[in-house]
Amino acid sequence: MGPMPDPKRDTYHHGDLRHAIILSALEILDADGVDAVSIRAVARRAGVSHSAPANHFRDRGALLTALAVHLFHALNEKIESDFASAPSNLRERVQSFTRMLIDFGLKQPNRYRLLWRRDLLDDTDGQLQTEMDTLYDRLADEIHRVGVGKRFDRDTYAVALWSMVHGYVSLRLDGNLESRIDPRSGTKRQDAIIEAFLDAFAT
Amino acid sequence: MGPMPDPKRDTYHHGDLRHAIILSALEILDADGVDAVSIRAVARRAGVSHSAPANHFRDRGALLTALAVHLFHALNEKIESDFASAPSNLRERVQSFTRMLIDFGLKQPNRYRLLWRRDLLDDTDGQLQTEMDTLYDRLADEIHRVGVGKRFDRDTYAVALWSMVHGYVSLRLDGNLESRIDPRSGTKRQDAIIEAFLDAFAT
DNA sequence: TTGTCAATATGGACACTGTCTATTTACAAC
DNA sequence: GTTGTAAATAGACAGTGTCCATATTGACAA
Repeated sequence: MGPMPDPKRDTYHHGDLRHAIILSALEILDADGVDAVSIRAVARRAGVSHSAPANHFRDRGALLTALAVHLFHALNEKIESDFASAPSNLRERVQSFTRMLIDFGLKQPNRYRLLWRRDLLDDTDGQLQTEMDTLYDRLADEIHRVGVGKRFDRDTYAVALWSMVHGYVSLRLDGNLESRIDPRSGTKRQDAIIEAFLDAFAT
Repeated sequence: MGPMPDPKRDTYHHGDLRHAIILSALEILDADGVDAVSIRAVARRAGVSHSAPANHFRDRGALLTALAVHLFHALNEKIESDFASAPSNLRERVQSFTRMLIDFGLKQPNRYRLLWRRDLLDDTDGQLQTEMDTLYDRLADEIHRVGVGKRFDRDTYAVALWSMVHGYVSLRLDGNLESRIDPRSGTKRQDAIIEAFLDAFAT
């Protein structure tokens, strides 16, 4: 009804509000966590009315899902580009992969956490599924290439590694675990558990 | 102001509202997940005014923390009692322990999830810390008794197992993983990853 | 140039929520 | 009995997601 109350904009239509909203949401996510990412807060930061986002996102879930897709995509691209200059050693490739995931989680807690908050995201979103599958397939591929034991199915080893990585990051982010150097090997604990895993499972 | 609007109660004071609130909260948690556990919803179910719980719980975080303590305590007690009739074989003890944790998580998703929602709980609560430590110490104790490799610190193996268990349950609950039988060994996947872990790390 | 229509943006409204406040009730200790 | 305290009450406030009617814009057809 009222004409353009926002000083930062001289046109009624924003132009690329969808993108602007995602960026605003990301800033709020980084700063104050996912709980602070409300539609109204994002709209305020983007300088639009509280109901403008509804034109681009059905509800809060759709907004968070789009944000998650954005983050997954960036992560997958980074992994892909880092692997372009591929490490030679297959074990090092796995270590490199898991280190990327763990570092991402530890350095960007709010981003990492959002990626797995299925309760907040839209399970039926195709893009989200695609990005998640891409990440998982990459992990499974690397662990399979390095070779695993014969007692169990190949997927079992992939699931075991995936579980360990995700569980470790989750426990660290929740404050249930401290950053430590493994006193016997002198390596970081997050590297040690992966190394121990490879020691054990890799052929 | 108004005198006793609740038909289910004939005394102004409830008697043991604190306990009743925790039970109501648990029912709502089981039925609709933690998001549905609002102070007002719990109060409604307990048949008291929306602000009655404030006399027993500072805020929603305190309520959820008390609920988590309740659940942790019950879990720890069950584990302790199950271990009274202790399995003889040390490896079986570990398998028994992790199976209890994993089964608990898979059968009571909302309860399990709450236990690790540090963002919703009060980190500074002493009881909560105690219960969590009890659980972790039990796990670490069992994995240490079974014996682990020598390349890394003992805690590294405990953290690795803990991470794997927690990660597996988390992934399953989030729908990122399906219940499967390991086709090579014929055992459940959740048993297979633990068995593989023990194969590898245990001396 | 004009008209129409869909997309986009606006603000008001509603039912929730957590939390704060003042007030009432009940009980226990003096 | 009086008094004090714990435990309950209703009311209020700001914030939320979401729905709704309305206003604005730009593009495309006539």
